[in-house]
Amino acid sequence: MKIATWNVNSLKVRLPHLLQWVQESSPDIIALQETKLDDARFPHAEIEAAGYRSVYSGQKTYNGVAVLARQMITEVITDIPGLEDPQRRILAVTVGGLRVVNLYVVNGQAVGSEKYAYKLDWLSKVTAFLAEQLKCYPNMIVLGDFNIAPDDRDVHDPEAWRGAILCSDAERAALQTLLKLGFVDSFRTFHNEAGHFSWWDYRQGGFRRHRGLRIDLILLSDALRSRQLAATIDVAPRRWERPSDHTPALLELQA
DNA sequence: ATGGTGGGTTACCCA
Repeated sequence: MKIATWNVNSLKVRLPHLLQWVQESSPDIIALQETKLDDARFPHAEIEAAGYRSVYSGQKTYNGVAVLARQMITEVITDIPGLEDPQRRILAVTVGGLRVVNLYVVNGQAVGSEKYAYKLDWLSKVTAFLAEQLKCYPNMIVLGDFNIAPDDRDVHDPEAWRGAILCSDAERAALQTLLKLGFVDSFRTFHNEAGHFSWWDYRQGGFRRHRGLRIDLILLSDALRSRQLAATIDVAPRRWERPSDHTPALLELQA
């Protein structure tokens, strides 16, 4: 069973990329972020034609998350209980006996900014929500664009990024608090070395110069750890014409 | 130190 996450940075622009990629990679479940589409404009027909059911929580211009799956999708949650938030950043679903929580974590703009405070608050509320979900659903996958590079191995130039947004101590501590609920960063089960990235800034030829971060993660609950078979990042779509600034991350689970 | 690019919309936007 293959599970993937991809921040497509506009599904309107990236629908051909998505269809191409699912045809080549045939994931069973794929979580999308930054669809930037109203639900009424979600291309469910094209996606269904490709063999996938879809659920989505979108908005115009910003944010927007979706989950596509070959199997039936049930028990959909689009909001964190107790958090009043128009920004469409979370989608929790059940597919094939797995609880799948798709996150588009707040970017935070700059350390110390209002958006940074919102990011840390949002993360603490998501963490509380996940703690509750784990009680009902031990087989859980939390994946998406975390907008946090977990440690220095996930950063092309750790010294240049030290303390900066996506890398600050408070963001990394918030991720560790979430992981301590009982999750593992699946990529690190298979790869220990530095230099694997999932996002490269469009500016200054970030991709060409290998200046990236690994901020797109697939976390597995402890109950699923023994089922991990492989975790990879597929860099190829970042080389395609008019790419997203993110590329897909994948996990293969024993069925 | 600045600004670079690419989504979106026409905004002292957001990444």
